[in-house]
Amino acid sequence: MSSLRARQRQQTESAIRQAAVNLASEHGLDNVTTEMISAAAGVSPRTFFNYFSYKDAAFLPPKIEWTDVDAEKFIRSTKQLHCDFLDLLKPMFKDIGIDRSLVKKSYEIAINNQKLMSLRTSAFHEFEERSAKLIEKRLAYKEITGDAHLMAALILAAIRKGFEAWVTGKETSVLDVITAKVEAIPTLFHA
Amino acid sequence: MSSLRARQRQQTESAIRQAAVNLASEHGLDNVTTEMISAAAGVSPRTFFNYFSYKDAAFLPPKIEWTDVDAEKFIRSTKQLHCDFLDLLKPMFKDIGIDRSLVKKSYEIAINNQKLMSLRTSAFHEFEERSAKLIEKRLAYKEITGDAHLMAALILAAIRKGFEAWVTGKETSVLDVITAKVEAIPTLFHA
DNA sequence: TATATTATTGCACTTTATGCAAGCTGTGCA
DNA sequence: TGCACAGCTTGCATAAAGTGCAATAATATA
Repeated sequence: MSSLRARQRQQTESAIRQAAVNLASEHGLDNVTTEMISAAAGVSPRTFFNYFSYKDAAFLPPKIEWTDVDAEKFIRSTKQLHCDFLDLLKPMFKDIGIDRSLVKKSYEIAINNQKLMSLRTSAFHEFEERSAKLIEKRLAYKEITGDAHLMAALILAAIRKGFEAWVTGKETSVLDVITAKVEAIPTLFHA
Repeated sequence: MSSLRARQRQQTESAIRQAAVNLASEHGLDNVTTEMISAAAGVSPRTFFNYFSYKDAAFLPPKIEWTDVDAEKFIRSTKQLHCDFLDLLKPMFKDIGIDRSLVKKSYEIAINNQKLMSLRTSAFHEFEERSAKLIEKRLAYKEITGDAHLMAALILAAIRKGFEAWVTGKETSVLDVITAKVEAIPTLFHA
């Protein structure tokens, strides 16, 4: 039940994002000003900062979250930890597929910009912390002891690498590439 | 054989760093301007930007590097990969010990600032990429196939977690904490 | 329709960041 | 020693980023 107001807000935000990414993709991030972006999105320069607290924020992928229901399912599920975690992610990565060209463009922009790339990395990092807390809950529920934070760090590192491989490669399914990386973790340090 | 000029440069850089971290530690990052930092460090505002290309850079730990000699040693060494990698890091982490209070302060500042934390994370990320290349060389030298980038991502993730644990905890030796985390990797996903 | 809430905008102002030219200071060499 | 060069610092001008405030417009609620 999204109100008109909520829909308009989302639309404005999305318009700014698209304008930002498309302009930067064409002219380079440093040659694009917030004024240009605002103009292209059809809003005032002031409004830009009502939506994004700093310029670079308009170039980052929107925050993704799992639902409470899926989180509960993850906590109770009995497959291997990393397999269950992948199941949890599935619905999220479906959304990425929708605007895939924008995702790739925004990644390309970040590659050429140290600061922007660091913000992306940090978004992953924040996601990692949320994941760690969720894994902690799962371990507590199952009454298992383990380093939840380290597990989250490793799984998310593999996911990040998977995403990078997908975005720079030709594979069509993000989830397939990510799954392969995550499932490789247990095998890597045996030999 | 560092020239007077080089020493002066290093001293100025260090003075700016210290001024920046101490001011931000006291007043909060957002209430400190580049002008205040420059004044406290005894240089002109313009000079600040001769040393750091953007404000936040003054709050990041200086870049660390391994020597070519140590890199070669790592490539040829025959212990387990992550053990040899830890040996490679040893000399670098000795330097951190010197100015430990500054390291902690700068971490505290970053905790309260999303953007700054992301820049730190990204420094790790860049280090990860350099590490991946080095691991690639090692694998090539030993004629082993393996996902060097994923290995680097995992080891660096463990190192990052170790550093965080050290900085927020009471343990005295960074390297000990880090070593424990890295050595835990192979054991984590067996069960 | 009347009233409350939220979004957009313009304006003034601070801070960050860059380019350039002038002047100063170590460095290397005759 | 003293001269010439390279590199460092600085001030000034200027662009762009980002904030606070108050007026206005659009939506929600009664």
